[in-house]
Amino acid sequence: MTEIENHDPFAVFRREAERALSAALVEVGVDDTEIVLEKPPKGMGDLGFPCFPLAKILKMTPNKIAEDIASKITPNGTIDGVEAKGGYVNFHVRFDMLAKATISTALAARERFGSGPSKGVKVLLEHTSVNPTGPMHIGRARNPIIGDTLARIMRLAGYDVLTEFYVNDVGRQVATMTWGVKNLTIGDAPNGGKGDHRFVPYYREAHKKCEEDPKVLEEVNALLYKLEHGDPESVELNRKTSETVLEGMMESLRRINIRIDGFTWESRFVENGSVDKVISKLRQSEYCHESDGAQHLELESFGITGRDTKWVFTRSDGTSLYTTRDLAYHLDKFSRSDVAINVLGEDQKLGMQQLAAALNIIGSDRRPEIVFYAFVSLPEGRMSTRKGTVVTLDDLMDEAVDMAYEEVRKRRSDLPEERMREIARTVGLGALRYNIARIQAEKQIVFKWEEALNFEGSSAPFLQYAHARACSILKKADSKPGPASADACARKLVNHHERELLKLVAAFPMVIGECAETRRPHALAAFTQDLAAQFNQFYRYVPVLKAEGDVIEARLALVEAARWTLRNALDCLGIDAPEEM
RNA sequence: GGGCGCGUGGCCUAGCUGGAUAUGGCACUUGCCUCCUAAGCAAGCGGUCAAGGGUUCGAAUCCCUUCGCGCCCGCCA
Repeated sequence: MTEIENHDPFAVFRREAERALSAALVEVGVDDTEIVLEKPPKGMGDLGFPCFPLAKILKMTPNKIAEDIASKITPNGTIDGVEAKGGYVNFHVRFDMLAKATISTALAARERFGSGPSKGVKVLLEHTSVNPTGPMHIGRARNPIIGDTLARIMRLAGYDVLTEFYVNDVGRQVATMTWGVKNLTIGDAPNGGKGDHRFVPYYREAHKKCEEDPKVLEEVNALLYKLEHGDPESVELNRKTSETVLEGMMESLRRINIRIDGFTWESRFVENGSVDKVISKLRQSEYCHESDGAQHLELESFGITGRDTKWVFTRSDGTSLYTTRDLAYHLDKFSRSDVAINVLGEDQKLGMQQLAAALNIIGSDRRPEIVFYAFVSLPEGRMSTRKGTVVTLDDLMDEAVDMAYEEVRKRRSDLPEERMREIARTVGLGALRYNIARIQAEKQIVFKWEEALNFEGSSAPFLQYAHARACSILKKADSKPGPASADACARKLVNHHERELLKLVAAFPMVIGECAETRRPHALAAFTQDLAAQFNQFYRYVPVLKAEGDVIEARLALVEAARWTLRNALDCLGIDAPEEM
């Protein structure tokens, strides 16, 4: 067995179908068609080959072609049957072989089930990277959830993934906050002493003073200048305030199972001279222009349109701008990775287009891959700090856990208090992550409490419940299933519910691969929902512990395989899989 | 004014490299706990896939136009 087969039981069947098809296609007189296999609607087989594109070439009806092809394929290996239907050639998998391969790999691989072979590709995945000036709100929370989920999926799929947070410690916002911390005296901040909440009043007040008092603005500008020119005292103070806020934000993220591997401080690129290098390269380009001492690139010929096609990269005082430093950062990321992925809000689209043009101009052939997401708004509209309409991630998490606790108490008051709290945390925070992860990134989300805290239907608790039920069966079983049960599965799993469940388990590695390749984590949420639903049907209609003879062994093995699949899928989604709830 | 994205039953959503009866959930109606956890299962209700045109044997999917929503077009980050 090859590495791929070892991890993806369905792939063997797919390859055999492709091989059989290409042989049959040559026989009917087609030899250079790309073979695409689809998933037929249920009940029509396991893989389908559409013959419609061939109709023109062969001057026959798709139906006739499908029949011709089907008649030329003799089922063998993992192919159990081939039939022509509605212009498709449908392949049925040989269930016993699929079952054997699936169960033996799943129960041997366990927490690695679903993994693809190591790709030897270094991925640097930058996500979150918000300004360290205050607590994260739910609009921003979409970024770490998408980023972390994608990172987990890609790791399982076989990539070497490093996640990174780019800390903006030289910008105006942070400088304003630092000025406030240094010069203002303000009473206790809300939310105790948590780092990301602590300096918010200072930032607000300093910001207000900047707008009212030109002298304050001047001081902030002076601080900004000092920061950019590496004044040790200013840099130190700035770093300390940023770190404090950052630590608070990370504390919040850890609650939803998000840990970031590395932090890169923006000031580094100013200090190590790489920004200057970028600037001098840009200045040499034919696209560079100057006005009032500030320099910009004219990017119209790069397809950038709008009111202004200028891209300014130095201020008139010679200091760099965020985007200039971002350019240096990207060169740095490219030097450390094979693939650089950014998770960014859709407001960054133009900026990234400009960045790509600038990379072109300075002669880099690398580009970041970008996953853009639309913002989360409230039913009343956009979240606004000024109007006080923001919902912070901390508030949402607290509320989710509280709501979950009420539900746990309703259902499981038999459990000790501590255990109920633990389940509430798992369920509440899981529900929150799932609710954001399940939606495709480009789609706007209108935040509604009742939806975010829904614990039924398409929600994390639904998935967790299926997992808990599987655990419950296994706990009560006399024997523990292992890879050796694969033979029993091949012989004894005969009914519809068992087979459909097994097929979903078998498809898991393929799904992980697809989600990783397309960089679309939400597709995993949909799959996991299907898997849990299928498990719940199985649970309802197929008794495991009351089965007889070696049927019990087969079913236990299937439950164990489904349990690992659920667990691993939930793990990719960053959701804890409780053993009871 | 220009660019990018989104628009799928009352609400949320999958499908979007064209293909077989458009996926699930919420809500609503109705059944199912002497049987491994009812955060579950089953049945029902509900769709001109924003509108119009085009390409095609075939369009939710591709192209054009229009409408609606979001985001952007700073010597901010």
